[in-house]
Formats: sequence, C-alpha cells, structure tokens
Amino acid sequence: MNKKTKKMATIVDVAKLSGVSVGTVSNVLNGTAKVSHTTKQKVEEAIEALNFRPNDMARSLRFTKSNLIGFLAPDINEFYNSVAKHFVEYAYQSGYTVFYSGCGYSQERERDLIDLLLQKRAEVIVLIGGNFDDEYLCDMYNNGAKLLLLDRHIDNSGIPSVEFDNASTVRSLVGMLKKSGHKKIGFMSETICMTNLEDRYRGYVRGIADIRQELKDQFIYISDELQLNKKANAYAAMKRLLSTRSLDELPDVFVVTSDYVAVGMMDAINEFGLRVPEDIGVTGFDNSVICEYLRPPLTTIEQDVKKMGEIAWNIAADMIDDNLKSNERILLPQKIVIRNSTKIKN
Amino acid sequence: MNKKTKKMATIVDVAKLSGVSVGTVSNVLNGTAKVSHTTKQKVEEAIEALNFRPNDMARSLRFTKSNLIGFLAPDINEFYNSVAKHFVEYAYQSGYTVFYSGCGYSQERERDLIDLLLQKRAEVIVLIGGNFDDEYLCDMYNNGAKLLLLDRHIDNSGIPSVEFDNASTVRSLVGMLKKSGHKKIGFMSETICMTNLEDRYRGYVRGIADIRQELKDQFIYISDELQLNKKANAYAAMKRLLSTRSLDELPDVFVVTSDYVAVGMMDAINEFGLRVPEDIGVTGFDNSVICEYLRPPLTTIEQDVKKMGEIAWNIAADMIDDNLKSNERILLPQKIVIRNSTKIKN
DNA sequence: AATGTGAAATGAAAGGTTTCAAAAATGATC
DNA sequence: GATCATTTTTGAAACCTTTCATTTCACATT
Repeated sequence: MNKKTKKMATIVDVAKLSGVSVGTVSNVLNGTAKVSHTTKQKVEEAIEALNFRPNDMARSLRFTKSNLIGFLAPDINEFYNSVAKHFVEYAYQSGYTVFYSGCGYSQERERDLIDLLLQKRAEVIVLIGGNFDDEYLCDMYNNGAKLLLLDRHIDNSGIPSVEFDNASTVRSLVGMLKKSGHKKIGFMSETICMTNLEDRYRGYVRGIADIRQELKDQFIYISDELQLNKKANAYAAMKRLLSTRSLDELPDVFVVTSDYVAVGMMDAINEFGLRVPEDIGVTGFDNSVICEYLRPPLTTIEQDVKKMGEIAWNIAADMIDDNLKSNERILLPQKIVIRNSTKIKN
Repeated sequence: MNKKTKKMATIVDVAKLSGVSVGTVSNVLNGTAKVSHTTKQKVEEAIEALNFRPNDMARSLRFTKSNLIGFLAPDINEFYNSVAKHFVEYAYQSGYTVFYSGCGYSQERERDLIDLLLQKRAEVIVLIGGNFDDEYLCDMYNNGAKLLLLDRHIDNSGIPSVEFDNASTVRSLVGMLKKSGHKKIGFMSETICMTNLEDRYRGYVRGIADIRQELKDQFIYISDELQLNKKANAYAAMKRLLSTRSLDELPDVFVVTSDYVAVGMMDAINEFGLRVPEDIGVTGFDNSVICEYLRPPLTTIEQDVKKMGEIAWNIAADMIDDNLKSNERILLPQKIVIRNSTKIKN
C-alpha cells in the first residue's frame, strides 16, 4: 500500500475555503492586522480542516531571511557534539534553526557544505576545529560571508574566533608534571594541522623552557597516522616505540593531545608489562567520558564546552545583527584534571 | 569594525552584468539548454565577479521540493549520533540535506520541531527512540506526513519502522547467563516508556520462562529516576538496594537496559566491597565506548548502527519516491558481547 | 534577394508567502 | 438617508528562481 505524496494546502486554498482573501488569511496567521472575530474563526476552521502549515520556503523567500545557522565539524564526535548541543540550545531559544553536520574529514565535503549553506543563505556559518581550507574561508569571508571559527583561528583574517587557551594550559601541565615527580616529559600528537594543536605544542615548548630543560627531538612524537582511528594507531605507534627503545631512552611521561591516543598508548604500555604511571605516565585531552573509567583513570584537560557554545552563540547573534564590536578573538581557560595516569605530587 | 550584511547578488544582477536575459543565466547555471560558448563565458565571469550563488529558497519554492530530511532524536548521545551519522552519509550521497536535532526529552520541543520540519516541507521525518506523542504522530501521518520510526514503533499505525530485535536478544541473554552459572537473574530498567524497553522486558520474561523459573517481583527494578542522569541515579538506586537487602535476597546478575545504568550500578557494588561478577553480575545495552574500559569490562548488547542508518535511508528514499512497498516493519538482529562483568561459561 | 532551417536567446508565468495602499463595509451622527 | 469616521478586507506587487513557448539570429540554399 503506497503512501501517496499529497500536495500540502496553500494559503490560497485556505482563503478559498473560508471565503476571504489571502491577505486576510495571512493577517490571522501572523496577527499583523486586526481581523474581525467571525472572520478569524472561519479562517482558523479552514486551516484546521486543510491541515495547513505556511510554506517556510516561501516565507523565507519573501523575507529574504533564512533563520538558519550552519554548524560544521570535521566529524561527529563527543567533543564537537557537546559544543554543538549547547550552541543549538541557545539558537533554538532565539528562534534559529541550526544545520549541524560533520564533514568526514574531507576538505571537498567541507567546501560542499559551506556552499550549500551559502545557497541556503545561512545567516552565520560556524566552523569548529578541523583543517578547513584557509584560503577558501578568507575568500568567502571577504565576500561578505559571516563566519565564526571555534577551537581554531586564522591569523590576520579578521574572522572572529572562540578558542581554548591551549598554550597556557599545556605550559602549566608540563610544570605540574615536573613538580609531581616526572623527569623526562615527552609530547605525542597527531600532525600539527590545526591551530589548537599548534598552541598545544607551543605550550609544551614553553613549559620545557620553564623547567630549564632542553627540547629533545627523541621525546617528541608527531605523526599523521594518529589522525584517524586514534586509538588503534596510537597503540601500534607506542608498541613500536617500546620495542625499539629501552625505557631510559623514553620519556617517563607523555603529554598527549587526545584522550583516545592516550588510551591506545596505555594499552600498549600494559601489554609490555609496564605500569602507568610508575614507568610511563600519560595525559590526554578533552576529558571524554572514558577518562574516569580507564585503569588508571586518565589525567586530562577539561574544556568547558557549554561556555564555548554559549559564547559562540552570543557572537553569532551579534553577527546576525551586524553588531559585532570588533574582530573578536576569545580565549577560554581550560582545567587540568589530575587522575592516576600521572604521578601525584607527594 | 562592523561587518555589514551585504545583500547577495541575484540572478537578475548576473543577467544585467553579463548583458543577457535571466533565462539564459539560468540555463548556464543548470545546463538546461544550449548556450553559445561566448555567452556562457560572459555569464560565468559575471557569476564569479558577483560571487553569485543561486538562492536555495527560491529554487526549492519553484520546484516545490525541499530536499530536506528531518532526523529527530530525544537527545544527542552516542547511540543516536552513530545512527544519524550513517544515515546522513547516505542521504548526502543522494543529494539530500539532513536536519538533525535532539529534543532535550521534551514532548513540547518534539512537536515544535516536527512542526518546523513540516513547515520546511521536509520530505521525510525520521524519529528515533524517545517517547514522542503517539497520537500526534498518527494524526500527522494520516494527514499525509511521511514519518519513519527508528528503534520504536506504533502498533497498527501503519507508520514504517526499523527496530532491533530486543525481545529475542534479551531472551537469549537470559539463557546465556543461566548457562554460565548465574542462578538468580534480575532486571533493571528505566520506566518502560518506549517500545524498545517493552521488548526488552518481554524478552526477559520469556527468557525466565525458558529456564523454568518464576518471575519474581523483587528481582525486577524499574524506575523513572533512571531516565535522566542514568549513571548517578543508578548508583544511588543500587546503593539503596544493597543497604536494604542482604546478598541472597538480591539477584546474582542483572540484565540492565543501558550501559550507563550498568556503570552506576557497578560503582555502587564496588563501593560495598562486593565483586563484579562473582557477587553480582551486570550487563548493559549499546556497547558504548566505555564498555571495554570498565573494570571489569561490561557484557553488553551491540546494535549495528550502520545497518540501521543504511536501511533507514533506503526506506526514506522509497518514501520520497512514493515507492514504499508496504507498511514496512523491519527487525534487525543484535549481538551479545560477552565480557567479564558476567560469569563466563566454564 | 528571398526563403528556409536550426541554433540561441528571450520574457512572462508560476511557485507560496507578506505587505500596504486602496477599497469596501460598518456604524454613528445629524 | 446622507455624511463622515473607523474598522475590515482586498488584491496586486515583490521576493528569486526555473520553464517553455516564442522570438530572434546566423547562415545555407535556391
């Protein structure tokens, strides 16, 4: 039994059925002008009878206003979801609809979606994380597109952004690790393809300087294999490290730029019969749900996703009203969550 | 420095700038008719110069086709996200845009969003899980709205659905638990407010019958406090159970309808100095990422979210084409993932 | 030079709304 | 019942596309 597409009633149908003009129907719909009680009733009955709902495309066209916000992430994952969730909440309360989509880490897809959003006349496009095509973005921006960057920025582009203060946080993390008994502090990250990773690395470098140590190449492990499938690839990478080097050639703690990379590393460390944190400590990034359930629980960096969502919306709202005071660049603090995957200060 | 909203160029602007008619511009845009090489070039230059992008609202209006699919979930969480992600992937490949949103567990919000989607003339509205207002849904459906239910169904409504075979799976889970040495099998769930929970409960009842046991009220714990904040509330509930009853008045294993409820329970059990699974075993539902990292790792039910996304899209596509053969109701198998939170058969 | 042909370009209508100036209806007043 | 003031209602224009029946153009044939 097929379900046939029935064309929805239009305002004209409603007008005909209730015997008034379309203008009047529109008026009762939007309360834009006084309508006599009896007329109003007739119209409402007709609307009910025809199950009429105003066509949003026609309305938006008429208003030249889409009420649409785009929210693009490289992927649908825990961190991006939480930010999106809060952002959407605020937007919803202000009567905006958010189109939230991942891009599957494909630059082509990203451009496709931005284009789609531009065609849909999205009023702001929010881009969180990822390695979008900077040049394309600047082009769009200079052509009048309203862009907002989250968890990344583009130097000298004028595009507003909301970020976490990765550099400062990692810098203090290094100091904290030193204080709690770690001697040789390493760094493990996927390829530095985003500004947040740049900042984390910069923070590491500063932190090492703070504690008067030399930056040692062999303590720094950066690889693009960690970009996708973080856990499995980190596991493999760590196994490789452990089998080619002796313990004292290795750091006794790693600052790691992702919780899931940390998880993979811990798996490998355990498999070699070594202990976390006594032999090698590990930290993560994001404070994902798993962190507290790992054995040992993972020391990590918590980011206030709700705050980010809220501030992002405030800026977006200002952009919509052409009310953005300046080319905002906002830095949000992070929080170091100390658990047992690193030595505890004694 | 404010960024002013600049009105985007229209097809008329392009036509003017390139000195041709709008019809011609449209033709080069869509390749709908032959356009001479020189004209085409002129038009393309103008498009480039004006950074023109066709207005999607106007197009959709003209076509009376939105290319939009709604995908509504009660909340943005791991399970719903994964299904949505795969669904979106397929939809994208077919040129459809998916509006994915959570409803914050509010029925009012659900209706609001369905209404919005109807106004946007979404071609299909997919509803996953949750306790949507059945009557409202049936009304909409009978008025011609194209609805697709995921992970739930409505009896005799004719609304197509894709579900997991919860009843069968839980039934065999009970059998398996018995075989591996558990004697007293309990059931813990949030209030049975969705058909998937009903089915899980039904499976439990059948499973108990299979192993020739009586259904015991005191082994069945169903409470609406487990609906939100699952982990924390399950922890509290389990603590209450453990402090008011002796071990032999309690089941020696619980079939639990959610991973996070199981997590909370395990926390409480540990706090009482009891062991999982020796004293009390626990199972979960969904195979969330945390499951394998819990100590002990959690026995749970894995659901093939990719398959569900794929089938859902196929049905949605058929609905769009008025091609749905019958009032489909599809049942997908689940997989029991045995880990150490339950005794292992010896 | 007139005719015929096929290719290219045009322009008005349609899609569903809202707006607003103008028209119509109502009611009060003399 | 004519006039004026007020309240309701109307209907066409506008928003930006696409479509398609016509028109125009360029060129070849007689």
